[in-house]
Amino acid sequence: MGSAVDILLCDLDAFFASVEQRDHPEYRGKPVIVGGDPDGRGVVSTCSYEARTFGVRSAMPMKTAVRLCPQAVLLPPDLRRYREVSQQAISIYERFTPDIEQVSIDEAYLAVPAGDGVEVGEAIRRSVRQELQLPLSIGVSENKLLAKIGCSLAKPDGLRELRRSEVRAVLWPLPVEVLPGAGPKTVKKLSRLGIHTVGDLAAYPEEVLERALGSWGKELRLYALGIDQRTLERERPVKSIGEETTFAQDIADPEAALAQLMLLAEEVGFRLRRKGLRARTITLKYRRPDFSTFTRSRTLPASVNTDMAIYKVAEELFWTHAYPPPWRLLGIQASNLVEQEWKQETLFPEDGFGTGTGNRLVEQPASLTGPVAQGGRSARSREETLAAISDSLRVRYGKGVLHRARVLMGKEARS
DNA sequence: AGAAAGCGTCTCCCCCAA
DNA sequence: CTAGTTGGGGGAGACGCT
Repeated sequence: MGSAVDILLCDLDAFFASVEQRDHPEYRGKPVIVGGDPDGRGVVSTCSYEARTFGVRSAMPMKTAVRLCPQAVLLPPDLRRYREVSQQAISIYERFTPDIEQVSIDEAYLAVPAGDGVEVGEAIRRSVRQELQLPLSIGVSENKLLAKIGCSLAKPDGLRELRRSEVRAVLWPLPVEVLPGAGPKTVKKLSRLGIHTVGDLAAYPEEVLERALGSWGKELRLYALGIDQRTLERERPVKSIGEETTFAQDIADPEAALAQLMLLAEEVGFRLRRKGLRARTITLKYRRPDFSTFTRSRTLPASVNTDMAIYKVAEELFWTHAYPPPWRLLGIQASNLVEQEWKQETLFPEDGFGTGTGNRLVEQPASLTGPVAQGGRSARSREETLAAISDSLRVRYGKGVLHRARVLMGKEARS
């Protein structure tokens, strides 16, 4: 009956805030809040445990957080730095097992021989503490689900084993929202059925559950029983790349909206090209002042990766769907990704960016000498060649350079 | 009551084809 | 011939993370 492996979920505690406290000793012992603009509409990304005692939480408006904890140290996120540290943590995990699935910037599942979980977990925690000076929590179990919940029980800076045998005693008394996937909407639906704890859910008739939640209901009930068949997936190719912006004040001017879409398209296009990817689906996201949020997408017959091609689709979706003004947020997402045929060299020398989190895709740098030099199997459009040239300028001089003129863009929007 | 970012993935539902 | 099944693509929203 015993499973072949133990699963560990390793989660770096209050990750962004912990890195800041480590790198700036003067912040240690103080409430630290990493997040957006406290004078605007920024929210808390993460905060130190000192800040949490004041009631500060992730996703809370920065204004609220500052009111709750005026003495807090406020910091903007330094994602490059965090990615680098995240990679260092992964390198430590790799000394203990090759079976690693990174799921986010601070989280990874590991598989080790059955029975070794606790011992390996403690060793990993010691290494991370000594070498990175960071707190790490670990959950150990037979499957991902219980490892994940075990980890949340272990926090902060702890290790917790949560075996299937303990499901009844430990898991069932907890509220259903401890189950991953049970967010606000699902919790509300369950609550209407009289389901409040995991135990309630486990005892509930499957058919009724399925009617209320669809097949997701069945899956969730299996979770409540501690059953989870998901396996570790070491390769996790990127599935989408997106950018979005919330305006400091809502905007009502369509020209301003289109100007922003151009900027977003440039960012998304740049990131696609840097990874050697093209997208077949472009999604426009917009949010109204009342916070209602919509996405409208279009899938193209052929993949794209230039700023203008992305912009054109976004613009069309904007005119056909985003009205009326004003808008609080605009975003563009590229998905349905395919790898570029030509690849290689020089343009993006191993910059270490862009690999995002949990992304094991090998970088496929673009080049100015690609297909032609290699016999030109796949021709590159002039548009793409231009993109490559401007990307090289951008890599050299930073992302301030080379935005399309807004005046010109406005004209395009009209014609 | 009134505030509410910016990523990304997963799941559901619908439609279509075999 | 019809109805049901399966598997996919596309679209939208739910959810999870810091």
